[in-house]
Amino acid sequence: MVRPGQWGVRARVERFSEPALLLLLRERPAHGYELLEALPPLTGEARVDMGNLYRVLRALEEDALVTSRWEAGEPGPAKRIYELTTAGKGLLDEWASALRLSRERIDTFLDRYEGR
Amino acid sequence: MVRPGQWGVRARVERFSEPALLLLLRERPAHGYELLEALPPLTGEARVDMGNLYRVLRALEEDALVTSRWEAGEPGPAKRIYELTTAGKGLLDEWASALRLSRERIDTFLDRYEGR
DNA sequence: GGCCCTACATGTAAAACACACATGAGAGTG
DNA sequence: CACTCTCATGTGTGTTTTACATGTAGGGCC
Repeated sequence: MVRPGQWGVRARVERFSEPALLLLLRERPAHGYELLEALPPLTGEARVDMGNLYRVLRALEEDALVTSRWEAGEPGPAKRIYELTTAGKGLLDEWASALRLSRERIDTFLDRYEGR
Repeated sequence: MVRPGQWGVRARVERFSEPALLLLLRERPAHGYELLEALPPLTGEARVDMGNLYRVLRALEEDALVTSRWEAGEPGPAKRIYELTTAGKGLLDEWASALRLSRERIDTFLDRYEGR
């Protein structure tokens, strides 16, 4: 976005969908599409890219931060249900403290911006 | 960072150096190297990439958000002094409100994380 | 059969960021 | 005066992250 007369600003935390995902999964196991719909109110983004969402889920699984199992039988296509592991909970905790730090930095910035 | 057994987490706001730059320049005109040293306490990052810093400065100038002039004569190499324009102040204001939103989203996340 | 919704996924381009290196002035040291 | 150090401004290029587009497939509805 650093280029045209397009200096629209969003101020997003990078990879914010990742901790959001982990938090939702800590609350209860879920499948991808379900998470896709549950994410926006948590992230504040209107839409979440589904392609990348599935990629993140599989990357998390590769490192044993979540596990998955297929759930067939239900009406509609088969669903892959994801569940948080203990390691995954640990990562969520890391995110939480990183986000607290991030919030402090934003506060520092805004205080200085407001001239305090 | 989404790949190896490397799930270290930083939770940075994307392009955060940009509003930081604008804020510093609102306080007083400055040259690149000076900004480079003034940024870390504001962003919380240990180091800021100088290459990208200069690129951002010139991109900002292209869109008339800052102006620059060479300052020679002083001891040491010539410096390019950057100054914030009215449009630049406007962009800083946009960043500030975007950052307030971002902080609220983090709060929402943390509240839910802490089970409230 | 044609259309929509759910569900999972890959391909690829663009944006943001990190790392490495080049250039040059002046100042201090042996 | 060659050597190294700091200040200062940049370019080149690879990696990571995000965005946009597309593909496949089951099932319900009319």
